[in-house]
Amino acid sequence: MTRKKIEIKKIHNTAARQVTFSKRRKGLFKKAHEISTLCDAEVALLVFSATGKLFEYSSTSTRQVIERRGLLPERIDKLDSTPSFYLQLESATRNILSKEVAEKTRELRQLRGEELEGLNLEELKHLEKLLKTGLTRVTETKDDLCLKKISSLKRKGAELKEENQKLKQVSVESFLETWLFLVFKVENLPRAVQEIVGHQGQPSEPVALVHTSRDPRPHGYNYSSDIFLTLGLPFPN
Amino acid sequence: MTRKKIEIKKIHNTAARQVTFSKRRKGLFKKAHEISTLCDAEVALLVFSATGKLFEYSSTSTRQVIERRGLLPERIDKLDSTPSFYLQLESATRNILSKEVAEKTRELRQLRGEELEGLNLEELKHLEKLLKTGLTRVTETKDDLCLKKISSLKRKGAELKEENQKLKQVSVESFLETWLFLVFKVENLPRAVQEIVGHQGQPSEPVALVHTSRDPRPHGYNYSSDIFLTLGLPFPN
DNA sequence: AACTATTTATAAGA
DNA sequence: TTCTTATAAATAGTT
Repeated sequence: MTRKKIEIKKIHNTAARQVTFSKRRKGLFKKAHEISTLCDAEVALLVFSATGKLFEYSSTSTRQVIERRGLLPERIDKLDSTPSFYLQLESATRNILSKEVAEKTRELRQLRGEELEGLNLEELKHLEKLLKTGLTRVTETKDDLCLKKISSLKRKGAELKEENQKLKQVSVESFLETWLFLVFKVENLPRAVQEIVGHQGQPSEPVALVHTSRDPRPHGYNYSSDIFLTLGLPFPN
Repeated sequence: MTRKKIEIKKIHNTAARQVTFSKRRKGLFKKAHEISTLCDAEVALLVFSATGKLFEYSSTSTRQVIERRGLLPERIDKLDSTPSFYLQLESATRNILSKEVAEKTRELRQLRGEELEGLNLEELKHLEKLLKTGLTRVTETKDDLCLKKISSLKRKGAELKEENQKLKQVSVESFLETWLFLVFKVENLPRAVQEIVGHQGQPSEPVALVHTSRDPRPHGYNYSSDIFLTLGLPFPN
């Protein structure tokens, strides 16, 4: 908002971003304080920098919080401690966590190859080794996954193909079997069925000799002695 | 801050205070949003008006974190009890921080090539790329530092060598100068010194004729006419 | 809600 | 980080 109008979007230059962050944070805190004073408002403002550091403003002083808390002791009773102890605990926890975040953020940035200025040769070597190890593992895992995917896809393809074949076969066979069960001796059927079939004289000769596992008759069985239904459709193959 | 400069203290006129609150709240939220966007910061801003109404701003991720934790609804329920507001705030802060620590820890482990099981191919590729970039940068920085150190050491070595030479030269010269000041005429000394010197008879001939800038006698000066201390040590060179 | 004279905030440059 | 400074943005008082 000055030498030049800027667009409100992430500043990519790290140094410039930090400078802006620092300036604007100051301005924001000032405004927060002003509105709380001018308008008698309570304000709590938490700002985490991109590096994970916490900055906070709160219009009410710690002392005031303690005092007010004395008026509403509901939660403090459970803690079996003084309010200030509780506050200190909160604050300590927060500080520890905050430091942890900052530390981890720094580590992450260094692993990404940023913020390396302060490191000595030993530290850089260590970092390099970590990265190499990590890279090897990640690459291995990735390649494994890749290969697994490929072979899994191949297998699936093969299975599908096979299944397709089977399905084709099965449909032919079941078609045949369905019909081949109609190859029977009339004398084995109950009379009622014989009437339905309506036997009249000798059957015609079979157009083909077809065997399936469900056709118990041996190869070379004399079909001409059976009552025989000839199939109207040509057999595949 | 316009028609007139105002003092930052509570505005007593209620209507004016409310107008100002409204205007400044808008401004404050805008600034909060801007810093979060420009600087990639997480911002949580809670404002209670004097009448106890809550207005809040959260940069997206913080809002998500709070909402995920179910903290937001709870907080809204208890808005009129101010101390609870602070407790909630503390607790929200802690939760945000713990969440962040957990997240960053996971990222770090993955960069080290651990805990990769859940990742899909895309994520692994991304990780690999990050690591490669990081590795390149770290290696570059390390090699730069290495080269710098080598040349710096070389330079220092050369400087030391040169200094050594100079020191050798200087020590020889100062040695000579120190001793050459003992070349003197007894007649120029006070009697007491003459007694200390304990002059007895003629001095031996000088073993060498040595001139320094501090020996004012011309080359070819007849040392045999001086009282002369011969040096027991051989001259270098 | 709008207007606008001023103050304030701040981007860019040292 | 801090200072400077030109300019953009915020806003106090007014309508």
